[in-house]
Amino acid sequence: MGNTPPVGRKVTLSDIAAGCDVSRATVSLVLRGSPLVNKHTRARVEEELRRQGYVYNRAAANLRRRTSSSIALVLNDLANPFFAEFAAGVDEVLGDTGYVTLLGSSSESIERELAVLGSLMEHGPAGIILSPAEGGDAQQLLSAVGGQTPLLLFNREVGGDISTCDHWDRLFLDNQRGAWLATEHLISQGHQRIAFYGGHGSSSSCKQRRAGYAEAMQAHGLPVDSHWMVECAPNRLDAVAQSEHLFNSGKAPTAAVCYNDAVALGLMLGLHQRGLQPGRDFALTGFDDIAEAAVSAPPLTTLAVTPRARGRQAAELIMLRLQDPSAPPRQTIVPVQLLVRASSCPPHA
Amino acid sequence: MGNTPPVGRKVTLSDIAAGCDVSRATVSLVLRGSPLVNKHTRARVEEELRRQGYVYNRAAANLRRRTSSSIALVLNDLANPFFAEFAAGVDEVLGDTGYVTLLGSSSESIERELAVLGSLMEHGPAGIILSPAEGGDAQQLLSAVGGQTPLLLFNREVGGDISTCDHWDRLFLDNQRGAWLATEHLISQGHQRIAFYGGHGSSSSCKQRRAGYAEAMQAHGLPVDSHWMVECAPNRLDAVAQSEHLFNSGKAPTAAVCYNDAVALGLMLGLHQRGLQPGRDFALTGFDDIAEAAVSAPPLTTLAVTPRARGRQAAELIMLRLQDPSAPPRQTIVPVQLLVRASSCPPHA
DNA sequence: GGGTAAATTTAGATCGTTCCAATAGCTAGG
DNA sequence: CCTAGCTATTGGAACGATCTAAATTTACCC
Repeated sequence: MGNTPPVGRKVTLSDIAAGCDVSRATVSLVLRGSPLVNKHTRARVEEELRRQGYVYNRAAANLRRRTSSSIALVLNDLANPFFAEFAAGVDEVLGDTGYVTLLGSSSESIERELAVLGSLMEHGPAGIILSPAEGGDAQQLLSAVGGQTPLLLFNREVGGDISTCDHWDRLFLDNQRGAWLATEHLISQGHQRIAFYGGHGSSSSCKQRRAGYAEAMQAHGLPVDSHWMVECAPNRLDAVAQSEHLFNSGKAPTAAVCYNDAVALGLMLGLHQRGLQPGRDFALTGFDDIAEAAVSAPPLTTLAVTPRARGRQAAELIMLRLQDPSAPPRQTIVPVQLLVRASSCPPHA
Repeated sequence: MGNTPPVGRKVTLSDIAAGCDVSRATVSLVLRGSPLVNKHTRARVEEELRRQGYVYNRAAANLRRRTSSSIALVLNDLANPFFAEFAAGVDEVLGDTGYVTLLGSSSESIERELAVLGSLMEHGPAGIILSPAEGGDAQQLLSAVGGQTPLLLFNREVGGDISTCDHWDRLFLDNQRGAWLATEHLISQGHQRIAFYGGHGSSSSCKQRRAGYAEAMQAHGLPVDSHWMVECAPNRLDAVAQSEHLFNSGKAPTAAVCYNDAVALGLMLGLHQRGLQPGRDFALTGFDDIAEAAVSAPPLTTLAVTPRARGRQAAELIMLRLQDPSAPPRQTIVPVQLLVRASSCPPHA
């Protein structure tokens, strides 16, 4: 009874239509739950859909309707737990909204970022969530994504002439206040010689964190030795390698505000190598509250940024933008929360 | 000179064709680098492409050619660094091959997994890489993905009647040998009362790791107390909570092979709470070698599974499958490597 | 210049869906 | 009986690319 599904080819609307003797248009209406179709017809069609194992071809529908059902998510470092959590949050919300996530990872390489964006653009995403690689250029990015597709910039400002990208939405962490909180905390613990350790001075987030640090130091009339501003790549490995620079000058610091948790954990190792015990002989703070922060030795005082919630927020922001493409661009700065743990001890007597 | 790009609509082949007075077919040939077109024509067309800012519509091309340029990647826990690294590896290779990654995260929920798969299938991926949620059912999965799309099962076997899914490729870790290595190592350190801690007994990876553990114990004639097989969810939190069960029976173990690193780190906390110092009073091993393992206190002996390399491998396997859809299904079991660190101390005297 | 082969180009159908305008069937009102 | 106004249904043209087969131009040789 009934004819059989096609072989080696996907089942289409036409197959269903032929299978129950109605037009393609009617089947299409059924699929979209239109109230126009008769109850009995609907039942027959739905039965046939099931019988032939039909799967909707959203690409074809999108083509015809000139719509899109995907969002591109391009991250500078997916392997970083912070961004992994972020991605999970994004995907959670997008999935609920019926969108699908086109993933791209740039591994902090600008060429790759542009290549990935180019490739994703060919799939016509409705919007883009981008955490840019360091050192990217606004012009280049703009020409890669075009002026049509709404973009949400996450986590970092881009380099170059920003004025051409001022229609983009932005979602940033309150880096400055975060670093300020950490510095204030160390000062209230009694520290006076406090370093700012790690990060690349050229990146926007590093600049902001340094500004918060400087603000707190200045407010308390504490001097900042130039040797206390140490740069290193934002990962554990380089943080270990560069840690000696903290102690090269005459007046060694007794505490450090670190660029992020990875750097702080690296610095802990470096301290151990010098025979210093972090959390007793030296105080430090991180930034991000990655999972390891709570279980390191000692547990790391840090700033919680709840990346999964940020991911959800990013997805919601881009949804809002899709609903109202002409609304003025919005910049969101989310507060961060200081978590005090054992690593930020008072100065060693 | 030249007409202007269209407004509010994307530039299409026809726009280019009209712009330099050739047919759509010719422009299409230029785009695909066909040697058929004349040098001068090609130059003119390419100039026009640039001038109008054309972006290729891959969805339309895929529709016509009945091809696909995406791979679905569905993970049971994207926030887990292990899977994040894996995803980064997958995306690396797929990006290089011209495919785009459709991301889906099931958060270990079976309903969500099925929903996500359903939604992704509508976008017609060329293949699927799936790390299934625990407790899923082969039949249900099969009906969600259909029989057409090649699927690579990663990390876990699915539940239910597997015989219907024996055309799927598989990529698993050598869980059994990994746990065996860890157990052998602890035994060689002098331990005799060794527990197996964490994981859900029903999951395939847990079964395999337990088997490796049991094998080693048996080979050395060591008894396994039933109190030493403790279940807990594979995360830090539950691992802390359940750790007391290790010490409820008369003969407490002196060491534990843990289901994975998260569980091992949780157990460390639990030990501390009982006044035991891991790496001195109690030895333990993990599984995965997540980033924290190297910096925990003490550093964790564990089994390296190099998730990024696994991701690359998974992507390569699915590419092979696409090249030869009728090749016999292949099951790959990758070896794991024991990393000895300070947590696996000899028994405390 | 004619003829043939090679090099370029192209019209038109097609992929699987949705939209539009048109059509049919039906009831009710005059 | 005719018309108006519903309710359901439908054919055919899109969407933006590719493919096929055929048409056109160019090149070459005698």
